[in-house]
Amino acid sequence: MPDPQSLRARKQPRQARAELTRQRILAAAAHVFAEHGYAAGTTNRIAEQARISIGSLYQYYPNKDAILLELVARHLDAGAVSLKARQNGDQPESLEAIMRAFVRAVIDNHLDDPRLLQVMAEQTPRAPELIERITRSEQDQVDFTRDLLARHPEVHVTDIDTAARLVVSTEQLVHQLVAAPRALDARRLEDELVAMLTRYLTAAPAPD
Amino acid sequence: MPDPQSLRARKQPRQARAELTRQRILAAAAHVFAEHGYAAGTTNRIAEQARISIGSLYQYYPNKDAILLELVARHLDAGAVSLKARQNGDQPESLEAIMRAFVRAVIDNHLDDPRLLQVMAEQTPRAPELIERITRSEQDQVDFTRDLLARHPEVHVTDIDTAARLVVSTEQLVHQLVAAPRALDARRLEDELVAMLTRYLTAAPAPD
DNA sequence: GTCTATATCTAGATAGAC
DNA sequence: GTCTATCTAGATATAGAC
Repeated sequence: MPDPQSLRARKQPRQARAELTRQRILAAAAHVFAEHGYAAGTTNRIAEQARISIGSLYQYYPNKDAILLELVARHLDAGAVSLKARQNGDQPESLEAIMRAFVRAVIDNHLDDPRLLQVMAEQTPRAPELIERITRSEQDQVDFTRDLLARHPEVHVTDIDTAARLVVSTEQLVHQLVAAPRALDARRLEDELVAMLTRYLTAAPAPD
Repeated sequence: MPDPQSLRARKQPRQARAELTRQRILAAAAHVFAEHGYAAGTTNRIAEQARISIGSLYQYYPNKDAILLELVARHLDAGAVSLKARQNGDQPESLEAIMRAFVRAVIDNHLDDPRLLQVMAEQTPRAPELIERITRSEQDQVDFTRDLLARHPEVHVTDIDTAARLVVSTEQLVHQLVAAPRALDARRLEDELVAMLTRYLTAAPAPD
């Protein structure tokens, strides 16, 4: 009759090792997708990069898209965390400060690995699961931003719903401009984006 | 000895027919790519949609990417034409009018077939030829915009180069927001975008 | 649990009849 | 010039030894 303690002891290391392998696969996939793009980012290459066999890879992920989905989910989660971090500070901040925090968070989240982000955003076939995940994340951001704009005293804009979507979609700009062949300087991009958003949102309403 | 007239007469119809077939293929490809995406937009499907055989298709285009490249080139040309059209009016216009013309041209160029545009921009593997073509077109626009901003008396912006790139990259926003599952109303998008750009570019410089 | 070897599948592209 | 039939390549995914 086996000692339960030893069972637990043996199980822990196994799961820890497995988790480590998953991380290795994800890291390898991130590298391979960034380097070769989606189509040429084959499972064989990923396995090779992770220094495991193709057979082992399929022990951890059922298929190629599952790997990519997890990479996307990670990115979205990272973005959501930045969002939530801002949600805490309830003291009244200037709109410019809020926009700067937003823009900076987005830029930081992209500077990490622009090429991977580009592949994820631009070359990945839109599987329903993926669309669902992205849409939900985006809707969260739009809702949050809409509320923020609605409440903030400095905001003067005619169409607040459209404005919220515009602000959120700024992420696309960052995305494109950071991953560009001759990428913009991150600091300049931040300053100009903040200026654009702030002036847009706070412009005095036209007199009639 | 054959009559030159008849030769010319026979050649003309042949070329006209061939040109027509090329158009059929392009139209079919546009439809198929928009419907199925890049990867699932197979040459077989394109041929089927064009009501010709796969063998015939390869008489007109050497490979799948050549077809796509031509579709992209068409889109870029359409954009360039709008740009040039604006270039003619030399009389001083308000910046808002200029921005509105720009935004409207971009939106129009996207409303045509948003889903095809989305596929072209987001799912197409970046072949070197394609990158070259796109980069050149974009650089043209940035240069043109930079000059325009530099000359226009209403413009007050700290970093004019970054501003020009920001303005041009607005196209990405349109692209995304028009092709979105729940697309924004084109008119509202236009108004808000114009407001954003105009306020950004014309804001009074901060006093120091 | 990891590997090698391989089956399967499908797309792009071509050959050759007509 | 158009077609059908087919080849080739390569990627995903699996089988089965160890």
